[in-house]
Amino acid sequence: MVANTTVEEVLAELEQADTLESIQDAILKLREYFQVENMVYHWVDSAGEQYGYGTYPLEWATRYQEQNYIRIDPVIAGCYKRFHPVDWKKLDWSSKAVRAFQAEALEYGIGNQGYSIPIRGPNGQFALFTVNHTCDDADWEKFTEDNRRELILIAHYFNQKALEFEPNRAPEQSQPLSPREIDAMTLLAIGYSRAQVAETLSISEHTLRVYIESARFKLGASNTTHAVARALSRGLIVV
Amino acid sequence: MVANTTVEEVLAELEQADTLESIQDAILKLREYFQVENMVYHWVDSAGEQYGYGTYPLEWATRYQEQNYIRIDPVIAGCYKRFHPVDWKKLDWSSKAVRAFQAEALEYGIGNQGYSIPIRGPNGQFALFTVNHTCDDADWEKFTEDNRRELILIAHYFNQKALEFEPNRAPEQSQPLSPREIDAMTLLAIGYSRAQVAETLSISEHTLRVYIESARFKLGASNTTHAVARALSRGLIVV
DNA sequence: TTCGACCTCGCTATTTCTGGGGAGTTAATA
DNA sequence: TATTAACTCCCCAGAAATAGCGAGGTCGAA
Repeated sequence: MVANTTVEEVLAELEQADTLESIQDAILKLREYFQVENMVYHWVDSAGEQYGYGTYPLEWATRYQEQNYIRIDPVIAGCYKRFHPVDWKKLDWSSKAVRAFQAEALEYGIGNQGYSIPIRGPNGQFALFTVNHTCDDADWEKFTEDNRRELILIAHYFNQKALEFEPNRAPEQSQPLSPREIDAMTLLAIGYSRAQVAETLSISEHTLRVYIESARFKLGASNTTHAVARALSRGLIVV
Repeated sequence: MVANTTVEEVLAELEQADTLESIQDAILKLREYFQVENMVYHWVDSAGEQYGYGTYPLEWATRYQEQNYIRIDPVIAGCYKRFHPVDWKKLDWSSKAVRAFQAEALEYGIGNQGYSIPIRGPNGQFALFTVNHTCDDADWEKFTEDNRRELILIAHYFNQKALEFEPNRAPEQSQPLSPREIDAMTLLAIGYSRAQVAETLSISEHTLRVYIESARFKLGASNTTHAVARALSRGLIVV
């Protein structure tokens, strides 16, 4: 046992912190506290930029980037589809490419066990907090059961920090859509054609077009598809 | 003080629960534990269906629905744009309609203080866990500071349950898109025209069209906009 | 090895969408 | 009260998307 440092203390510290290094710092302290091999915080901001902090070996991080492993990493894929913390064992490792990736990760010193907590924001932000270790299944299950709650909380705190540091948030904020614009975007997003939307909303197709256009301008979109995509990722409409 | 029931116990109970009533049940116990007037869990599933559980007076819930207050409720609006727990005081109550809404809510027995925790899922699911009380600002601040962590955890547990009960998840699962289809959908989602996408991917526009078509079929979409919207809300592409 | 899934390219005709205009009413806000 | 924002309607020409059909090569998995 280590730990004159408790989770509480680290979180309190993190809350006050005002530099990016503080995230890295907190990760190191928490890793020590939890006695795991790796602890990583990964964040995708609303502009699609990625940031990673944590204890993965530099060589692995480089390799990962070079090979664009984010495309095949089942942790990313799995967490993107999921809502809740997930044990790596429950992910889909069946394909050949994925197993090769897994083998390579092991070589680079990534543990055989992992637990990742996905959290997502209103503008497409996506964060992943991962703990990673080498041990057998039983020990790992005990570890995750015992610490799940703390890990969820830690993930939240990291996110709070990351959001503070996100540079391009204000510029991405767009004017809100008017009710009619929201109606139009929503119906388009569920597959209605212009004619159908106009009929559904009981307005002329000409009028509808005005809404689509103004929504497009508000969203800075270059066409209808783009506008709907933006409205969706900014949480202005829900489908 | 009440509480031979602790948060831990309620959460453990909730974890085992297998009926919707269990959510309501847990809310009542937690309200007692935290000694607040209202506690509400509100959930929007991936099909846009809404569910609410909690202790708001029935008259208020009815009134809220009848008036379609969800459209002006600043708690909804604010949490939709936010990432993190938010105190109601920090929301935008400036517009006239909103202040009228607020006054009415007070009349119906909704406390003057509130704290809401938004959480969102990969398919547009959105959940809100709210505690609500009548007291002065200082007391409320102390309450939220003291209990924030527990409240975040509780929100997570409610979500876990809610997701289990979500009916229309499996059918919405679609075949995965091929790499080229993902490329195409992604570029379309960021506003490229067909010609631009084809050029970016260095393929003919004819070929591109095949990808878009096959993606459309896989996604069960009736047009490109629909396909991109579905790909987005299913987390198959990221923008 | 065979099957399926993926990637690539081609054609034609029809329907739909986009990008410019303009104009009048109502409702809320400053 | 003046102004702003939202809602509604109209025209037109050119650009883009859709719905059919076809073909051939590669690569991984059963």
